Amino acid sequence: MSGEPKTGRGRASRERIVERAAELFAERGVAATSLDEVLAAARAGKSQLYHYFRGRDELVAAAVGLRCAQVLAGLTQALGAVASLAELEQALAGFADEYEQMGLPGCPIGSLAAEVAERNEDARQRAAAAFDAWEQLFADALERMRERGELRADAPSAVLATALLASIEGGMALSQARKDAASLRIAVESGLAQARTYLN
Amino acid sequence: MSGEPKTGRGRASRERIVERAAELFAERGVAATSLDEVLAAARAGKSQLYHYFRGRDELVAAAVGLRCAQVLAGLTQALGAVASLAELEQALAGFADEYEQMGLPGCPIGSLAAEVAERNEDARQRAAAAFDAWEQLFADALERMRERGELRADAPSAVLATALLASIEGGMALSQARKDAASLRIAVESGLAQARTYLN
DNA sequence: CCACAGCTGGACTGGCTAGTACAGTCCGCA
DNA sequence: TGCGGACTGTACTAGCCAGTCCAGCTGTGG
Repeated sequence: MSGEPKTGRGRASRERIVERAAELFAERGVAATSLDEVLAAARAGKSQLYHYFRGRDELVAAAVGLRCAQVLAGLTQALGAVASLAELEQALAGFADEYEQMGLPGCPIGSLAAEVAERNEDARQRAAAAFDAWEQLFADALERMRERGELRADAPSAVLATALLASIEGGMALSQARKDAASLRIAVESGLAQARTYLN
Repeated sequence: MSGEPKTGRGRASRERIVERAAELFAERGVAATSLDEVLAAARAGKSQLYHYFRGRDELVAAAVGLRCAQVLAGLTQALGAVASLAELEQALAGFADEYEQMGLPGCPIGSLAAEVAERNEDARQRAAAAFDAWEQLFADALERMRERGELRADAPSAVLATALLASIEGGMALSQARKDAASLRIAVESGLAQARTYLN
C-alpha cells in the first residue's frame, strides 16, 4: 500500500521510476505508455512499482507532479525576475523559440492536464496547481511593473495574468495542431498587447 | 481495404459506426475507447468495421472529421451572421454558458486535436482544418464589423481572429483543469478587449 | 429464381496489459 | 554471525485489445 521508501536505496528506486514515467508520459502520452515500458526504462521490476505505488493511477499522479515541478522550475527561472514589459517580452519570445525548436509539441503541462483531467482527480489537481503557480509568476511580474510605475495603478494584474496564460496555452494548442509556430506567436503578442493597454 | 459503401444499407452501417465512434471518442477520449465498445454501441460486428476502414486509425480520422463538422455546424450557426461587437459578445457569452453547463469538458475540437496530433496525421489535419474554419468565422465576423464601420479600417481581422481563438482555446484548457469557468470567461473577455482596441 | 457482389455475425488468434504471488537478496544492527 | 524488515526479480494470471477469417445472409439485375 503505497509505502514511502525508508532507505536511500528505496528512495533512489522510487525516484528512478517516477522520473522515467514523467519522461515517457510527457513524450508519448499517459494512455499510450505502459507500466512495463516505464519499468524497463527505469530498470525496475513490477514488485518495486507496487511496493511504492498502489497502482497505475498513483504513479501517474506522482509523475504529473514531478513534471509540473520541473516545468515550473524552468518558468520560475525565466520569469521570476521579470520587472519590465521589455523583459516580459523577451522571456516570452525565448519561450516561443524554445517551444518551436522542440518541434511544436503540446504544452508540457497542458497536454498532461487535458489527458488526465477527467480520469485521475489527484493528477488533475497537481496540473491545476501548476497552472495556478504559472499564472502567479505572471501576476507577480505584472505587479512588479506596476510598482515600478511602468503600469498604471489600476492594472488588474491577476486578470491580465489569467488572460496571458490562456493566450499562451491556446496558442500552443493551435500551433501543435497546425504544426506552425505562427499561432503561438500571435497569441503571445495579443496577450502582451492586452498588458500594454495599462502602460503608463 | 477501406471500401466506400456501395449500397444504402452499407452506407447506413458505416455512418452508424462513425457516429458512435465520434460520440465515444469525444466523451471518453480516443485512447480510452476500444473498437469493441464502438461496435457494441453501433450494433455492428468487426467485419463491418474492417469492411469500411483499413484499421483503427482510419476510423479515428473519420470520427474526428465528423465531430469537427458537427461542431463547426454549431459554430457557424452561432457566428455566421454576427456583424457587430455586441452580437459577437453575445455569441461568445452563450458559448461560455453552454460550455459551463456541459460540466467544463475540454474543447470539443481541441481535446481531440491534442490527443491525435502526434499519432494520426490524417486526423490531425482534419482538426487543424476545423481550427482554420473556426478562425475564419471570427475573421469574417470582424470583417463585417469593419465594413459596417464599427471597426477601424486598419483592424487586422485575421490576426485578431487567431488571438481570439487562442484565448478561447486556452481558456477552455484552464477551465477544464481547474474545474472553474472563470478562466474561460476572463480569456474570452480579453480576446474581445483586443478587438475593441480597433473600435471606431 | 438464380447468380453474385455487397454486406454481416461472430468465433478466433496472438500479443499486450495491469496487477499478484512468492521466493528470494540486501543490509543495518545486535 | 544471524535476525528481520526493506527491497527486488520474475513467473504467472486473467482479461482486453486490434485485427483475421470464413461461413452465411441480403437484395438486386438478369
